[in-house]
Amino acid sequence: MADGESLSTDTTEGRILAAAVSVFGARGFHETTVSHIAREAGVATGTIYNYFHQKEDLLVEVFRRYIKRYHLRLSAALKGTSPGSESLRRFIEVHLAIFERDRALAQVFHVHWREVRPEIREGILPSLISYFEKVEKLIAEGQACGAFASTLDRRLARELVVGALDEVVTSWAQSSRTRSLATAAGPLTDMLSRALCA
Amino acid sequence: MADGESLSTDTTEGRILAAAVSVFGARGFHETTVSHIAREAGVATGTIYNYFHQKEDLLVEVFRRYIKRYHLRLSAALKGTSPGSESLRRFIEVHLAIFERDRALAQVFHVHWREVRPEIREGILPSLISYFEKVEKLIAEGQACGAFASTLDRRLARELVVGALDEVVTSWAQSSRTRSLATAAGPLTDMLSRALCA
Amino acid sequence: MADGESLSTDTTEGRILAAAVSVFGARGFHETTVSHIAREAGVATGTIYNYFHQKEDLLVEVFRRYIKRYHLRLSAALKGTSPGSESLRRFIEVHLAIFERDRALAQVFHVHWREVRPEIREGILPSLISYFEKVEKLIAEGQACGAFASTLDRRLARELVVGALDEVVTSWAQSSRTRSLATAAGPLTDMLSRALCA
Amino acid sequence: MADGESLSTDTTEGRILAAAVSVFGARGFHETTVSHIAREAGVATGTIYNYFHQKEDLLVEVFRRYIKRYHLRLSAALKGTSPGSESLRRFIEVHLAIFERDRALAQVFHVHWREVRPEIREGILPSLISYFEKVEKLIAEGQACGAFASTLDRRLARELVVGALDEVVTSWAQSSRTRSLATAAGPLTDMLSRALCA
DNA sequence: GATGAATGAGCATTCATTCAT
DNA sequence: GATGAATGAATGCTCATTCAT
Repeated sequence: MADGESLSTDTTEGRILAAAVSVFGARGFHETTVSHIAREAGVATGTIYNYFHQKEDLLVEVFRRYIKRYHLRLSAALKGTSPGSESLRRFIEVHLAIFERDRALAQVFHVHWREVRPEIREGILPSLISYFEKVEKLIAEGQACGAFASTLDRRLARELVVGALDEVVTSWAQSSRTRSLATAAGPLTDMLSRALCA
Repeated sequence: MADGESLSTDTTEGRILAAAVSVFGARGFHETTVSHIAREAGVATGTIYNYFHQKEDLLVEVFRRYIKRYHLRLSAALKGTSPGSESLRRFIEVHLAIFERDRALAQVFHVHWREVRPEIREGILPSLISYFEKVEKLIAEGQACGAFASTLDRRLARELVVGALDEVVTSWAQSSRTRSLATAAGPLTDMLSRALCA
Repeated sequence: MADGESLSTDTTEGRILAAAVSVFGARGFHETTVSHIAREAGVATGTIYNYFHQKEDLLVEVFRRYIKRYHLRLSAALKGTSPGSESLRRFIEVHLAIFERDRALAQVFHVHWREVRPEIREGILPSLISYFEKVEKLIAEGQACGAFASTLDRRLARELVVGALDEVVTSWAQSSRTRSLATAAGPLTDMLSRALCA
Repeated sequence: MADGESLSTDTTEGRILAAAVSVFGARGFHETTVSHIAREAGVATGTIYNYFHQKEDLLVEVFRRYIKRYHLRLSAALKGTSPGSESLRRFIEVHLAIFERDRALAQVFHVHWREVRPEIREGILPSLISYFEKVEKLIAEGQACGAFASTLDRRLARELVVGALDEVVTSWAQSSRTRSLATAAGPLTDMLSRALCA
């Protein structure tokens, strides 16, 4: 990525965002102070405000940028897979792989974003919706090729898939991580496939 | 119930807890002040501290008491149902019915309890675990009678069911509720049944 | 005064307002911190916020209450004086006497209120206008009885009187006060009388 | 003027000072940030510190330079006028004309300079005193030629004149300026002349 | 038990000032 | 000289908690 919104830690802004993920993930939004993030990023407190208007914007921006990367990775991974169970499997594998690699990010995405006030959550909504739409599209494509039941309520089916992933990742992230997330991909895919199949 | 932990609003304590559910549900844990709850309960701020040591205990206690009632209702509803899909259906119906009747409670149970600090979450854990165990027991019984696949990882299967319910209820609670939760029970049961079946 | 807005220092609110006058007067609005006022009032910082929404409200409220007392004193003093120079003399004497007795108050009224932001100044405006109207009324009555020139622009005449008092008091308050304010009353009245006379 | 202290906007320093007048005048000293001035002057924030040691020095320097120009203009205008009312009239006309032409400057001179801390005000004092002395000299000359009452307390008389001008200009500057300042010159002179005359 | 005024630690945020480039 | 990113001290304000009545 060569755009100005890269996630690199070469820039001060990038370092701040990386620190935000790390600290928000470890302590939660409300238990994190701006100074915590500054210290983690190796900058002064005031520096944060040269880049972000308020504390809550840090979370919104983290969400926005990382979800963009999430979509890029997913799109790449899904390229060429056949609709239905194969795509679903790939999707679940990649989702779990991404968050297994970054537990703090997992916490931010699955848990801590819920802590911010509704007004601010507005800023997160578009990212969230794009995620939901990706899942619904995957389901719709499965239906179109006859792999998934055409009678499924797509919204509900999406809630099933999203909810299951959410719980699996959250549960893993808050545990002592002795088990691996990746190993859950197979069984989870099997269950969800059956749930969605005709 | 004749025990000292009833949920009645006849007692000051009961009124405080009911107010806590209502306000936590509407505003979230961190956006709620103890004074908010006191006002809603019709008592002075200080009175709350005659019953609860700290703000977080309110949430813990809400969780504890309502989950107890939740178990009572579930046990009653599941009595006499045959293991497997029928029990699952009944379980989902009751779960959705309970939270459809009390949206604030739904928010507290599915969203806002995650806001409290880990130390405090300890107090919630037993209730949460009892809920998880109920679901796992339901799955185990289904397996025992051959209704559900015996190869299922019970923990993962539980995460699937719990996650799905979570997402469905959360999604409903945060929307404008034009749709009814109860109508989701059928389709959701169908999907989860298929997911779990042999 | 038996109203709930007395200036007594028996109440916490009264003590805070008295402290506000004292500290604002001595240091100016921007050089005063809320903690300064709290310390002077002998209360905790947070206590101030049980009575006033924001720092600026302290200044507004000081202005409002003391101007009320100012009007009461003036009205009493002007009762029975004949319009024109006699009223003017009395007015000037009382004005100077009031502020000579309380130098901090003098600074707040003549100088420091100008420091607050325009939005907040709105709250002061009614008090200020009531003061201006009192002066204009005094001039109008003098004109009515032929003591003051009927050709005077009342607004300009008011600005003359108000500006002169302002400068005299400000100058005194910021000096080392070796001279007395009261002694200025006579000569100042003489000049202003001539200025206004037919 | 060929000296290094010109008010021209050809130099960076001149542009900064012009910007300072403009922004201080519009927003007041405390509501103005150094960055505001930098933006208005079209320079970087740091550049300001190549010319001025601290923010407050900007105000002091503005005062110093503009008062110098004020004196030059006044001296020119008063040249050849006869002492007493004629000089007074000329003085008032020029004063009002200068500030009517530059409302921001009016605000700085009549209002906002009071906002700076006493230590810093020291730097303004000499300029202020030179202004006071000009007024007192005008009064003294009027007395010397018998135009003004020799019994006048010159300090008090100066406070009268200065205070009146202050109030008139301030009032105009903070209003919506529908009226013209210049038209006040005549009536104001008349009143002040009477006030000072024998 | 009930009250609510008082407390003060804690935190987000601002902004004058510095300094490496 | 010019730049503007970085700094961090300073402060208004919140709110969980206490306690005298």
